[in-house]
Amino acid sequence: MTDEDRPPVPQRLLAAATRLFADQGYDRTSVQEIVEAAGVTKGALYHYFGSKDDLLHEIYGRLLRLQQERLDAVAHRDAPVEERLRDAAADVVVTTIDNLDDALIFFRSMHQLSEEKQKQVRADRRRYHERFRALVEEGQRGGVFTDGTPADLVVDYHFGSVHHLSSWYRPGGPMSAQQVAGHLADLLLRALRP
Amino acid sequence: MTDEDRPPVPQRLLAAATRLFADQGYDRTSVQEIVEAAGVTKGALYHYFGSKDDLLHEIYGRLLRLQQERLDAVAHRDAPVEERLRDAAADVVVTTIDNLDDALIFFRSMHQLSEEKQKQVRADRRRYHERFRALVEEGQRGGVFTDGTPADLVVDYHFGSVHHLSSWYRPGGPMSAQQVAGHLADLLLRALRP
Amino acid sequence: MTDEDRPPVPQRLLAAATRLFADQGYDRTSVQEIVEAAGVTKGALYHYFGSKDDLLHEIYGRLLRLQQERLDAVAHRDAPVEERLRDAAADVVVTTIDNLDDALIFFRSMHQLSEEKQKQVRADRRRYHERFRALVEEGQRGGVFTDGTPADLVVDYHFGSVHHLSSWYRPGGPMSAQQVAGHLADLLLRALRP
Amino acid sequence: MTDEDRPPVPQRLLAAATRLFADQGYDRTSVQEIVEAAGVTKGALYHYFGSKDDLLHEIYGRLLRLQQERLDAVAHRDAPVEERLRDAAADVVVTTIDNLDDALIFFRSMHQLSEEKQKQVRADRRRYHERFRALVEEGQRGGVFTDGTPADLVVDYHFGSVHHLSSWYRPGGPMSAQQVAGHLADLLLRALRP
DNA sequence: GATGAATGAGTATTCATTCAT
DNA sequence: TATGAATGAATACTCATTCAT
Repeated sequence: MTDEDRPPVPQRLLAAATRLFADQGYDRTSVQEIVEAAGVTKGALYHYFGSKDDLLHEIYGRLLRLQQERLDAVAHRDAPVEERLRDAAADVVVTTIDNLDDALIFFRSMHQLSEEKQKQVRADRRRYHERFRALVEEGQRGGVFTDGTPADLVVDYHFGSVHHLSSWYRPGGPMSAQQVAGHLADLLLRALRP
Repeated sequence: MTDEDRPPVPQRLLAAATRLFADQGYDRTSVQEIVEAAGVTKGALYHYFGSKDDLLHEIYGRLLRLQQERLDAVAHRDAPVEERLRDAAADVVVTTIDNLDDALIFFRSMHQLSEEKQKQVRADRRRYHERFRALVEEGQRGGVFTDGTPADLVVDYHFGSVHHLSSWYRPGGPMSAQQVAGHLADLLLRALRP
Repeated sequence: MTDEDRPPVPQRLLAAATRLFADQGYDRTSVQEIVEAAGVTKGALYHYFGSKDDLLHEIYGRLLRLQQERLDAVAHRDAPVEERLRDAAADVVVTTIDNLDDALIFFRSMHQLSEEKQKQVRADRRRYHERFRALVEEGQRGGVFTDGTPADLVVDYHFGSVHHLSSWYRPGGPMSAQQVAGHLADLLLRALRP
Repeated sequence: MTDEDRPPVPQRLLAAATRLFADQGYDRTSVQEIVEAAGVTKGALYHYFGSKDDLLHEIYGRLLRLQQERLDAVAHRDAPVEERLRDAAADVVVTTIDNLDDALIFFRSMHQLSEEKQKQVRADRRRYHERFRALVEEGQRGGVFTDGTPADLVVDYHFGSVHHLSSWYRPGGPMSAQQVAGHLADLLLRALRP
């Protein structure tokens, strides 16, 4: 009846879990709350997901896949390295703001994931970091970026500010995602001027 | 007997809680684990601290007081604003690395604090942020820093990287705290060059 | 196997709680004791009842509903008011003795109920009191009862002795419930003679 | 300094305990609350009283001694038995209202006393009951009271209403203690008219 | 007389997960 | 596919009492 116009059960569960994890934290959200918010029963959740942990992992996967795809697309473009790094730096800000709940959960609840899944997430994250670092190194080798700071540290500097977004950025505030992204990309590129 | 050479009970409890909260997270650390690690009983803990929450709050207070003091000292010095901002930016990195457990707990478990205590911590944090921002604005007004980026965003950019330290910095790694601090301060000041 | 001839879990829990609350008092009965006596686990109890408090509330509700029904039935009968009051007065004695554990719990543990639930119980109790008082007043207006004593006080006088039953009446003693009821109703009606 | 005009420590403790036991119940009042209300430390309490139980016992003793003395005085007077019973019945109402906290604690917390002390209190109570019953029996033998109701039951009838006072009587309400006492004694004596 | 730190056993409640239906 | 009753282990916190000082 009313089922027809609602998203399928797994999506409803993920959406409910995302909202609740972002609001209350992973450990403080009970499976009971999730199924109530999604309008299903516990049995249904365990039919689609092996554990509460799986829900968290799936939220991570969603964000990681999205960001990796977008970074790959930018990095492979045929354009000067300054432009590619600038676009990559700005793009990660925009997608983080566009998925602020996912990002908040990511930085806050990563360590609550099972050891095994954490290892996998860290591997994905490292791959992302390295792709980004390659851009910095490319510019440093070409002399368009200073090599006064190790590329690793440059990447961590920028990602730090991206993580931090979920602590202070609020949609509806004075700056749009694009404006923030522009400013943060400016700061990065200015910091890299030789 | 053995009591004489051990720190007093409240200190032992705080030290044990700090280590455990940093390792496992606040919610995943039980009061039982804390008192066992400190070698006391639950009753003793509740004799000195009103709740598990109080322990967390005390850890926060310790770090906040330390950082505020150091920033105030630097900001009031009689030196060019570039030098004061550089020293402040580097100093917060060093003290964060020197108290990496406290910092990790801070950024990871802040939202697990009771609403009331969270409010207080946020107020302290804001005071710190504003003091730092004042330095940036002073330089912008004097023309030594670019005003292409709002000062608030500059501060969040830098603090983002400071928060992020607890995610990647490991003592005993290739860079000393001072080296990291130098690099991060360089990045900030370069990003602010007009 | 053995499940078939045992009452369902919620009933078993209520029966066990009633016995234990009557024997030891509400505060001195642990949830652990209740579930052990009922032969279930704590989880099962909290599946059916929201709290220990809920068990107590349910015991109250059971007695209140029973007594209100019986009083209503008697009060609506078509008979002289002396006869209706006499029957009501005797009936409350008999049902109190028939449910002596419930009554004991009622008078001893009412104040241990949560404030909110206490309010509801008191409202129910007041309704019962007022129905009873209406009978007294009816007789006073008709001149068959003295109006030397305020009707409210008369009702409290009688209910006092009903409450008190759980302090001294023991089944198997020299008087049956009916005998006690007869005597107490006699005392009330004699006290009301003009 | 301020000690001189305050009652001695044991009295302060008893007064604080009485108020708290009446308000919250015995089990729900902690020793900590009592000593705080009395403005002393735990050590002081345990210096004067062997246990929390002792405090309760002492409150009982105080009320029992008072009521027994007053009943003895009335019973030994040289007056018709109707007058002596009437005065006794009214007097126990007045002293109960005058010590409503003690009475409330008595009827509500008796069963929380240790088994041993409970036995002693019950013995005192029985002595009181018997003295009162003797008056009823004296009147029944002399033909001034009906013997339609066993004297024991008559006594329990009246004491029931006395216990019940703490459930509904509030000082400052529409009736004074003496008015209530008069009405309740009237009811008793009318119920005993042959 | 009085302190207050410390004990240790106890409390109600929560929760992720399982499984017969 | 989905239900919901049931588990069992864990959780933060309380409290009467003791005892060295």
